[in-house]
Amino acid sequence: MKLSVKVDYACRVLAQLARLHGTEDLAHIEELADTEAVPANYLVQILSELRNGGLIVSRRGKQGGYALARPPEEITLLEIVKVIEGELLEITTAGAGQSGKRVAQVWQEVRAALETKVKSYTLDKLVSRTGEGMYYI
Amino acid sequence: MKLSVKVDYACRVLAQLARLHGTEDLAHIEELADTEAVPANYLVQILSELRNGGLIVSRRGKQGGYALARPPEEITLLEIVKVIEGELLEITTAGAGQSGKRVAQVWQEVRAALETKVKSYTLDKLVSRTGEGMYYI
DNA sequence: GCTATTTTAGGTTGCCGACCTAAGATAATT
DNA sequence: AATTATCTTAGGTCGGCAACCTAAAATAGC
Repeated sequence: MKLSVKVDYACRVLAQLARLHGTEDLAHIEELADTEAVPANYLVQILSELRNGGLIVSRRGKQGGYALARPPEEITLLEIVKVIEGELLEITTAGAGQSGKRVAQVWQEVRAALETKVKSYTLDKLVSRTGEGMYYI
Repeated sequence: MKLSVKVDYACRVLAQLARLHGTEDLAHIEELADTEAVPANYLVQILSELRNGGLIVSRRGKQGGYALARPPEEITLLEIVKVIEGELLEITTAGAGQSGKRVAQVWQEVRAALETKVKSYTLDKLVSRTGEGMYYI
């Protein structure tokens, strides 16, 4: 069970967009791809999905680009995962076998706890602390 | 991000072995495969990994079979996952890009919380409640 | 209207891992 | 020795992730 690269890319790019939030600037694909080390051609797909999911807005043509659709405090990690992957923790088997039902039930309890935790993180928490690119004078 | 079929199989089979714990009976592959609806040829591999991981013991030859290595209360879901898959939540990217470090840090906090939750479930909790195959007289 | 710039939409490829099958090797009991 | 079981390992298929590429649509500025 691993976190997909795609979700990681999405989180990084959204964090970057959160930094620009409040300004009038729109971020371009090339900029985002560069500063967050995401393949530009792949980023195109990710941004498209984020847009269809209602997390970001876009403008075409010259001086076009991307921006958050809502304030960073209102976008949770859970939303990002659901837009990109669908379910946070997908239980595949439909309770087959003698112990199937009970096992599935337990894992659904785990999922509930996991969703609560992931929902507690919002985009602003991804940019608040000092990270790389933060300079001390 | 989804729960693998393999882990689900392992949980079901171990739950079945937990039911037999305390008796002298050893479970055979065919029985386990049948009652838990797991492909027999695949189950062989899973049991082998569980054995190498120290969760079950086996005996070869006539009257051979499988049994839990420890009481059900001492085997957690987390152990099962780690034996079968390695890491419960694998963080792939090594913090690349400007926001990479912080994003990775957040997901590691999520993993810590998830591990605590998964560790709280033990094998006996998989057989305690009434499920399928439980008959009321 | 024309051009440059940017997003939008789709198709395609390479590749790896999950899942499963199969079959020979090994061990223990009778 | 024969039987019954586990052990090991070598494959084989399938789907999805990651990435790339091309053409189309929209918008700003001239």
